[in-house]
Amino acid sequence: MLTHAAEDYLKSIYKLQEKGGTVSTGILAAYLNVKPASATGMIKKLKTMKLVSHERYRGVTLTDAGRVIALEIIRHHRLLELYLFKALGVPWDGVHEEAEKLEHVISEDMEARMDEFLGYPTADPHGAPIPDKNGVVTQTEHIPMTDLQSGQSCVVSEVSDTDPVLLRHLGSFNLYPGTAFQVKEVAPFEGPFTIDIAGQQVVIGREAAKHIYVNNVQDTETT
Amino acid sequence: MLTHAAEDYLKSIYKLQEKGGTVSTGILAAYLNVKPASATGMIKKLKTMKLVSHERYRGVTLTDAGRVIALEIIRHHRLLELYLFKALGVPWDGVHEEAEKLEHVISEDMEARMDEFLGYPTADPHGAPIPDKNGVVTQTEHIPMTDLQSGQSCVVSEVSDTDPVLLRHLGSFNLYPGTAFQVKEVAPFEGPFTIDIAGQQVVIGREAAKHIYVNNVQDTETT
DNA sequence: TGTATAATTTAGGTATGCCTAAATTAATTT
DNA sequence: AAATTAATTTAGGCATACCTAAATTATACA
Repeated sequence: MLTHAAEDYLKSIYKLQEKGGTVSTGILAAYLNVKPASATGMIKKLKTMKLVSHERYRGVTLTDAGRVIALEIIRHHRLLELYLFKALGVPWDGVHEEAEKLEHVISEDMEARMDEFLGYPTADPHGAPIPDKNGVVTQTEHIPMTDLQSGQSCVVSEVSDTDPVLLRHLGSFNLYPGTAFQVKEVAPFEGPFTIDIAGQQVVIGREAAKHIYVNNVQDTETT
Repeated sequence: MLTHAAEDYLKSIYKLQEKGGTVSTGILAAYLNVKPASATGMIKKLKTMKLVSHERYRGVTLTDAGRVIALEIIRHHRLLELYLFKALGVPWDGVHEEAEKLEHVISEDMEARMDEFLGYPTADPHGAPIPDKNGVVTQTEHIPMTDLQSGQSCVVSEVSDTDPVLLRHLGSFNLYPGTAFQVKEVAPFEGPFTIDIAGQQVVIGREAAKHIYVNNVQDTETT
């Protein structure tokens, strides 16, 4: 069995790989709130376990074995988030922190039981895909909200799960995955978005918009 | 925050204190599957935190602060056992192991939500009392099954939760807390018990009987 | 009461996973 | 291409929590 720390490293490498390019020691360390030297140490250990590939000064990549474990942990995390949300009524801004601790600790049996209870779901409360038990991820197509133009309408597909303050803020506007809205105005010079959600006019700042993803984008007339 | 290991020590000291007499380093170590020297080390640490009292070669006792933490962990454990049993259908011989890991990790919020979901229960699936959120334990009166005489009938009140094999065995006879049975025969020389559960004749060995507690004992006629 | 036995504690070692500071390697600038 | 700057790695330390082996203290018996 792996340590919790090792699992966190694998999970983080996976997520950083998803976002783009190479995962450097520094980026990984920053992501994990750890010093680069510490990341180097763990990378070495993971390399001897053949869970990552690593060439000095070149960055890390998950091996197939490493990716399997990363996806297993991510599956735990997202199933737990959805379970806590649906079964215990934990608010969506609280599920991440709780799942972060539980993900390392639950058995395969408990994973299977939550999965069944939830009806084999494919997305967590923030819209992130839940890998299936074979590690297959089905990510729905989506674009960052910051790519939207005035007059376009769309449906929220995903919101990043880490910041409770942001999540409470978005929740207060009903901005959950599945919610439709129309862009009324995009203020110039990287300014905020004014959007229409079910008739309500809401202003969403740039920083918040960067954490929101949408799909079903359609060009509509602004009235 | 305490480490998981420290919490386990406090919990174990509490349980051993309950069972009777002084908790020696050796007994504590054996209970935790750890060498006496390791127990000495942890006891020292807990002493500096004022969670236990300890005089060299004299054994340990929980302080008030230590008992509060021990009961908090025991509450987590037993609430989790019952929650896993009722909400996720984990069999009663599996809940202990799972709860053992989760008890150190859940938040007070999750504790409260499970408590509410379960309707503020007072006993776990093995009949052990769940301390309330103020640390008040209401233990029902009960006696070990080994004290029963032929002809007596009673109701199972508690079964120790640690051994899955025993629990599956007892479960196969429906020997859960709340189940009534009558002692048909107690074989001489510390022999097994023959009991009647809902018309079924079942033989329970001494070793198993030591792990079973009963109440509502009544002298009845053997037919 | 002295000595053997048993329990406990001390001393020193291992592994994990973090840290800081120094050394090394790579990349960028002129 | 040399020198500065930035990233990474090595080296050495700290805390937790376990271990074994040796020393100590208490208890029991003869």
